Amino acid sequence: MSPAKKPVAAQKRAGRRAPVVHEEVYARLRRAIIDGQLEPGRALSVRMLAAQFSVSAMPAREAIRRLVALGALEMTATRRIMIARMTPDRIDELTEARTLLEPRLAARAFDRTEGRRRARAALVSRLSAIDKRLDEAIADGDVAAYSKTNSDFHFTLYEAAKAPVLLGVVESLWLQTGPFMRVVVSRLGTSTLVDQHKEAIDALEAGDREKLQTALRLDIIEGMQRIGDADPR
Amino acid sequence: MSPAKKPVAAQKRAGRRAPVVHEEVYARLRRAIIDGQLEPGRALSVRMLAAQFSVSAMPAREAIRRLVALGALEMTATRRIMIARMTPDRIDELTEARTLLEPRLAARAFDRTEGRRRARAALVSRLSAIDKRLDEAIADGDVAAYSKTNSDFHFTLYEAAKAPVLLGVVESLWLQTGPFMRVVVSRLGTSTLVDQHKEAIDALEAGDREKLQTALRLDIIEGMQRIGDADPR
DNA sequence: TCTCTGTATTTGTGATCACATTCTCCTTGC
DNA sequence: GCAAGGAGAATGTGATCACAAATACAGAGA
Repeated sequence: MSPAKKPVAAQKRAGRRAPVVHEEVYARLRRAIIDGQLEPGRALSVRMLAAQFSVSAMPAREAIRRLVALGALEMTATRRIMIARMTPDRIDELTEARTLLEPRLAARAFDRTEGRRRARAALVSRLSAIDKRLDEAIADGDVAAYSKTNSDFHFTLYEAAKAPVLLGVVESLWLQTGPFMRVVVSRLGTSTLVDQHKEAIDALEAGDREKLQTALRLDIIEGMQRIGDADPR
Repeated sequence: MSPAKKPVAAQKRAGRRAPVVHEEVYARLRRAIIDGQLEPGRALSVRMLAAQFSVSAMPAREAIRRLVALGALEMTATRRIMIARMTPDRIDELTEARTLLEPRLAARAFDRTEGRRRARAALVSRLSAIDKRLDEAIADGDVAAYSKTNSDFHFTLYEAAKAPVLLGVVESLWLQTGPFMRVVVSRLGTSTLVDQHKEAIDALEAGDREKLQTALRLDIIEGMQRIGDADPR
């Protein structure tokens, strides 16, 4: 009746779990989707994905299953798999969900560093560095770099909130918007992009919680509006 | 160059897709979790689930994979599967996400029936019928019936919003709270339950959008508080 | 040039086996 | 009594095959 006895073997490898193929496949595919490397409607298949990643069919199946569950991939009535397509209604729903949740995640990151000058400054510094890269990507007209760096900025902020449940939900929302951001940006070019992130960084530095949330809300609305205007299918 | 030519075979079976085993397994397991039939920490395994549902291992694997992706099931460091456990932080996050999203879903259901007297009345009528069953469950002290009827009430309202993306997110939140509601209710008994749904029905009937959202917010907060107070692991 | 049609290919799904790891439980030794 | 250890069972994962359904494609016919 010893309390909470852990198995010996499990203790040895505490924390570090053996690499699992299907998780690696999932991570790479997820990244590609969030960064907008796969355009909406693009067809996927178990065997093609397996071949592309040099793995067998099983890990590919599992990765696809997860992404379908999260709404990133879509299954047609005849069970074919594709990157989810957009509709005006979907834009509207994703905008609402994102504007409700993401500012709250930012506020939590704010609260967690409240009163801890060092931690707050470190976060600001990291965000500033990313934002600088973002400016460069815009200046260079590098669409791929822009998408990737943009998601880096947001998730660096959100991860600082240490709120895994909310983060998981927001991740699924990004998995659903990622493909369109890329299409829209590459269609309009980076020249039309306005960097809304400086406001957020300023607010965080100045200790203005409300302004931080507002900055994110505007950033999201502006981005989603671009999707709506460009009318990507 | 005929526009959007659909395959013939697919047209024949338009809408109705052949039953797939793993979806059936998923639906049943999902229902059991949302209704709180499986307590937190309860262990699951591919083979056990397969045997219980009289299917082979593959469909069980796929169903489990989906539910892990949605946060309903948890994988330990040694890759064992269980119903997700609760922590104070998780309660806090789930409360925040639910209070942000669910009232908005209710508001959307409200808006969709705005000006359509017939549709609004039909929704009120359906909700009232469910609420009546809820009262009976409380009076009878029937915990299982209470859990199931309660989720029926909420999702009947939410589905009327016709917002699949938001509904999907909220479903994943219910998949994460379901197991605890049941534990808490069965621990405290139904006698302590206050039915907050009448306010919501009244608001819907009276055309008071704000009151509808507030009623739901209170219902969620009250329910989640009960989980926090009971401190279920 | 377009439509139909039959064939070949591709697809998701289910089933089953192998394997390394982890868990369970009972024996052994003190 | 009780901790240590080892044998056996159970588990998630990966690999591979079979199969029905869906798709792609090429050729025939008008």
